[in-house]
Amino acid sequence: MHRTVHSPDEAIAALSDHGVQRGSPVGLAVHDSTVGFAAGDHTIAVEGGDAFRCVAAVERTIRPRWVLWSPDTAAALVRSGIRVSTAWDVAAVHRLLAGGWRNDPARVWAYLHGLDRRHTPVAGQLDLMGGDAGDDADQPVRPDGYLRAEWVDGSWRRSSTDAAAWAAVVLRVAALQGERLRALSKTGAVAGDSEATARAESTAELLCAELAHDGLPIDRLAAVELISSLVGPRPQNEAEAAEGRRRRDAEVFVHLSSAAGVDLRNPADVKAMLRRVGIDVPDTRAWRLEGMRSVHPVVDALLAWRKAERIATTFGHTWLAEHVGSDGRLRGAWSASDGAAGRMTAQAGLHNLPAELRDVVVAKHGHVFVRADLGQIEPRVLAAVSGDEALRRATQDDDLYAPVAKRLGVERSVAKIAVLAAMYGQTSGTAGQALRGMEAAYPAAMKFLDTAAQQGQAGIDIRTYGGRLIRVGEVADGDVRGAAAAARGRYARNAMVQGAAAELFKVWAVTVRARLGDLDARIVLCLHDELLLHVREEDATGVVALLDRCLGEAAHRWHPTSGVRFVTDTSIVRSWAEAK
DNA sequence: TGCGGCTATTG
DNA sequence: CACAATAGCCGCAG
Repeated sequence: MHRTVHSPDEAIAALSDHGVQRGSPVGLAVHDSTVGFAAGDHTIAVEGGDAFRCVAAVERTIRPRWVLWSPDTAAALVRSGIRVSTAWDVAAVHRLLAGGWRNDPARVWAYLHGLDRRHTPVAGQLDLMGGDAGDDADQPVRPDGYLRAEWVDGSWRRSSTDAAAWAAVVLRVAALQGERLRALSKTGAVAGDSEATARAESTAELLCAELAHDGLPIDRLAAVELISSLVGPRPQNEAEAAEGRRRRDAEVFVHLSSAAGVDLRNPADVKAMLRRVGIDVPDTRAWRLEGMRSVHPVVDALLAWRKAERIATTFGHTWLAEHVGSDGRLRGAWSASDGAAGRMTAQAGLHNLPAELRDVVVAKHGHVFVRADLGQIEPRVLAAVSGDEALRRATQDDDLYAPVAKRLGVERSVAKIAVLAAMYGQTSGTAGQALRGMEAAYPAAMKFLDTAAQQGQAGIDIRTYGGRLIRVGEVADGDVRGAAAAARGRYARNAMVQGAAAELFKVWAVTVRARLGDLDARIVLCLHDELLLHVREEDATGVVALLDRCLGEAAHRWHPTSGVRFVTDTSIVRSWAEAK
């Protein structure tokens, strides 16, 4: 059944007629300013006026779970000032189900229907089935079962009726994904609730759209001053930039009898230069040169040069101009589940800002930051996903490493190394002896890690607790023993912990997002185990308490029976640098 | 012009 | 320099 509505009230009435209530899936397709809905077997085209107002009204009165093709839709809504509570993002769910990062509609569709991707239609190509009776180009799905390329690339969709038809397709896709996820949990392929993971990951995409839009508050003037003090004022042209580089280089060259032919930006040159002053190193990384500062003054100068060069090239005036707006907000693109294990990633330096630059991350007038990080999240997550009883007991302590050290009969520092070595797959060095103690003390946790490593070595794909597929890649010539196999083993071993930790973190983040409600408070940074919120001063203590409550709620949603204790360290600060 | 190597930064 | 990420510059192949 298809209907056309002309106002928010009609849209709400139509959806209600079709039985849509809080949390019901509603397909949403947006193209430019046209909007279409799908619910059950019904499609609704929104005609006339501001179609986005209908989305806002439906969100306000019904609050469904919006089923989206991709975070682009969420970004379009946020740009229009609309923030929805919950979503099912089929692109994000596809990455969970199928692993990897590719998630375009054609691929998602082909995956769910068992279609050979090599035959995926291409826009503009002659359709071999084109002459067949019943092949109606107005339909998004072709008679041969593939999505029509013109619908995928958006060139076909122009009307709100088309948008509604496209919304119907995404709703169908979500239903198929739900079936796949339920099957995973039912057959035991996934220990956790993979559907719940899909919902949290989808909502994390909404959060990412908001993070990209809102940005991280920066004191722009302070940033200019700090950068200028490190690398000088912003060069106005290429000649000034070259002069700046020459000046910085000279600080190093002054320690050499001859600097001829030395390019400090070329590691091979630097290595040869160091050799000439009697320093022979396999590479010139800072940690290796650190102990050689006393051997020759050029080492000190070189390390200082590296620091300044890094600011000049990566976090200097250009970075500021490109990524910090005139409103004093650092903005970059966010991904809710990138990379191997599904961590959040961010561009524009949001995830690797040098510590010295945190001074300029400053709350706006009348606001403060509430910063919270999860303590020792990876070993605690390991305790949960492995079900290791002894390690679970250790999580009851504020400092997990204290009871581990006691049990192993070693110093705390050694215990920490042993636990990290187990999770990363390190076998050499200090860790060796303590690792054997781990086997005896925490057999279930060690078995869990070892199983993951073995599967990785054998080239078998694995799934995290929450259901994310970890693809370990092709195995060349049956290699299950060589260096590549060992690397796959470490990769798989760590992905099971890091990936599960990322899942818990995102449940926490979206729980906080939801519980903030109407408060004038925003999450402005997510950093693997850390949340930074920008809040009104008078709300700060309330938000501190809320973060802690949400961690309890999130831990329970993520793993209702783990019995593991998670801890958070929270502080109220004006500048990010004040924390930690 | 694209890619691997080296380097630096973060969790 | 164990696990993950982004990002810049260099040399080299095409």
